[in-house]
Amino acid sequence: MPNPSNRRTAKPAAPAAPSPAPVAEEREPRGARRKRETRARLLDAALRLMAEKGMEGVAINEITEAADVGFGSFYNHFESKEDIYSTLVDNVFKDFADVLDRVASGLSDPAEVVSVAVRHTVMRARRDAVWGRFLIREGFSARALSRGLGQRLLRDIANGIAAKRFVLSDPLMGFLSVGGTVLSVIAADLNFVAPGAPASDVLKELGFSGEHLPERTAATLLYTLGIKRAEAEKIAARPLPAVDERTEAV
Amino acid sequence: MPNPSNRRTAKPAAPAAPSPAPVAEEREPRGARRKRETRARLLDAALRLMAEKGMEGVAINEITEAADVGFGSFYNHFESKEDIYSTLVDNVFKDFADVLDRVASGLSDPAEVVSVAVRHTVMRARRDAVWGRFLIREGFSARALSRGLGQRLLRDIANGIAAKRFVLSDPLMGFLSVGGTVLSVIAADLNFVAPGAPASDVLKELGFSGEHLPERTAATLLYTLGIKRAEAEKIAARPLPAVDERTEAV
DNA sequence: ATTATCTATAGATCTATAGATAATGC
DNA sequence: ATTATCTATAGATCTATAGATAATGC
Repeated sequence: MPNPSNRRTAKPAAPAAPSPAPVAEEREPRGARRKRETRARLLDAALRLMAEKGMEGVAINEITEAADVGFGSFYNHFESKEDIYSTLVDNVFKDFADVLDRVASGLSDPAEVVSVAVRHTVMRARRDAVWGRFLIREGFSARALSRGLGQRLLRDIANGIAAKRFVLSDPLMGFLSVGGTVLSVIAADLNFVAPGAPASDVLKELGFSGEHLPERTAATLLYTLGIKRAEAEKIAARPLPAVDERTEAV
Repeated sequence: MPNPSNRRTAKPAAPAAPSPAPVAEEREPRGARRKRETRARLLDAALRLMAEKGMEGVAINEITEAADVGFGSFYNHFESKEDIYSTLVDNVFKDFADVLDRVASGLSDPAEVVSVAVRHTVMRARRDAVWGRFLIREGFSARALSRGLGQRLLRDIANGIAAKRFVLSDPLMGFLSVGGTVLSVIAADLNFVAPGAPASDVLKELGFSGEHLPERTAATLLYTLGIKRAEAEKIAARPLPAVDERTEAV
């Protein structure tokens, strides 16, 4: 009964799905939007649940319930639990690698590129514990090491070596040390340091503080990569380039 | 009907379960031995399965089948899957921490203590991939970080700092870097380097070799702890003290 | 007689599918 | 008419327990 001429007054703008190229003028296939949203809700719920309990520890039923979606709808979007999990792995790491690429795009010093990437990663994990837990869970998988974030890190380190900025006899160890240390810092942060963490005082009673972890991590790793201590700390303390927060979703 | 005077010829001595001190002369409470063996077979099977697929990914049925034990017997030994898993976590890390303590007992240089511990850990993971996978799976848990291996590592690093052997403004970062790097080296070794690993050539085509990883890891980490590069490499190359392999079981 | 094992099974949980319902697009 | 959602359910799988069997110890 309401005004039938007033159908969709204007273009609904960018679909903003994974698709990064929303052809400016045109609107979305109309009803497919609902499908996309349902899918996004499923992915979001799955990330929350699986970051905490692992793929096997979560029932499809739990996911659809958390996403407030009918059970059978799951199979409109994913073939199985493995399928949604592997989609998550791909999306989450790819998205963040893109964020890092964007953040580092204006930087010319390879040491600063690594420093900024490390700091952003640690910061992101603290800001978003679900993301952090997921990163810890998958960070050592062959998939994560060889693609996405791993590949990016390898490239950044190779750049620094080529530019003679990193002085390093063993590039493989540099790569593994940076990757592993970032993960262990995030794990420690989530488990011990962050407010409400289970064992929040084990480390504190040893006089260990969790302040400035992103910068301390960056400084330590730059030193490992062959930069002098004083300079490493200076680089790690530089102001962060402005971030385009656009891509925070799954 | 047999000889009633011969009741328990002597004190039943140590049960010899986890207990490492089997008082030479005396024998075990007799039938309880079977129980202990069944339990050990269950733990062994669970470790193999859960290292690969995680706690949630394994059915109790699979465990008893792999252990060649009747299904119901599981509940004679463990209350639940969580129970056997947490027993595994405790045993595995505690046992290895004890091995490391034994190996390091003759060493006076704190740097060599860390070097030997790191090398043994990486070596053990390669020799026993099941163990390595389990370590990766649990290495970042609050439990592993705060007890067992984590605690040991923390102590070793604190010793080195107290002895002014490690020159290090940020002990927490030293600790996290050593722990995380060891885990990432093991993950890389299992996933890429070890023969038959899935993506065995990703790194090799970059000219990365997996030779001498234990020593390279130790050298890298000693450098991170503030020892000069040349000396770090020398310490990492020292011959390993003889090992008492006695405690290899779960 | 006691103790540890085994087999069998009830009940709960989970996956995958079938078929009904509601909304969209022409 | 088409498409995406929902509800309902069959069949598989899994856990925990009950009760039978076999071995040990007195």
